[in-house]
Amino acid sequence: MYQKKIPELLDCGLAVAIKVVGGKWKAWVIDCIRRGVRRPSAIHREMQAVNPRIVNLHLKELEEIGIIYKEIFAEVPARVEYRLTPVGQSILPVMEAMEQWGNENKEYINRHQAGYAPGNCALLQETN
Amino acid sequence: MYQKKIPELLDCGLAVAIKVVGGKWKAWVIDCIRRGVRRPSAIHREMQAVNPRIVNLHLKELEEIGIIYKEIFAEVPARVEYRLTPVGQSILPVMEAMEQWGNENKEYINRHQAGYAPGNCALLQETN
DNA sequence: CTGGATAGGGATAAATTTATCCCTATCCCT
DNA sequence: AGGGATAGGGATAAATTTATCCCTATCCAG
Repeated sequence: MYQKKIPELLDCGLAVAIKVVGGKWKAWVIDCIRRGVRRPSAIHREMQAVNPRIVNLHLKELEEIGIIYKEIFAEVPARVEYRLTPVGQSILPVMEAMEQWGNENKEYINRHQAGYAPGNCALLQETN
Repeated sequence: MYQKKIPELLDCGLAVAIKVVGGKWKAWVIDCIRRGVRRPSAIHREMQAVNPRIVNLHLKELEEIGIIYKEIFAEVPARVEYRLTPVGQSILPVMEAMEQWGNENKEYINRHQAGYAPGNCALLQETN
């Protein structure tokens, strides 16, 4: 794991929130788990576009900061499930607010910046 | 300016929101302007800890995506002021939600992760 | 025994963001 | 003439995050 050389500033609430949802794919991971896609393999399947190694890193970090927790079932083919902690659940409304604002304004933002490249991101689309 | 090699995915609202407030200091810049600290030199003075070059980059990007706009006064010592666009103002409640969540949970988050280093970040502290 | 699914991580490279250093240019004040 | 404030950016390095590749290990089905 990478050791930071510049200490993080997590005194500011906004910085803390960004640490949780600011990674390139972390919000997607959280959304998977929220919707019940709990097993690593299932998350990997849903997030085809993302390297599983990266997803694992996000899972580990989200677990370390207490957003998700891991249950390891002592079953035959070793089953693992991730779930949201209470704190993890408490950030969902914030994510929805971000998602909603973004959806309302993405055309505007994209219009104003150069280098827009269309892509696919089903993240949080079925939030309801 | 750095040219992206991997195209951005801005189809997802959350990704758009993170583009706006996700940078290391962007939220602080937005908060300065929101509070009336509008001139580049004033922003630099408030954000002592941050290299002015970086602040300028953030200002430029926020302007390019239409969150802030620049007014250049044809005055004697060339005055510049940044202000929030309507869309820029519309993200303030989202930022406040993030800030509030973070403040409520930062001890928890910090407790759960190793490598916590205290720091100072007055960002959005006087939001009211 | 071979193949596929499960969960996970080391080593390394690439991409991106932040940071540092230093330079231009105008104007005002002394 | 020199110093400081204003606004801004080039060149480059450092830090950090993402991406790729490939390996271990267990179990089950055929």
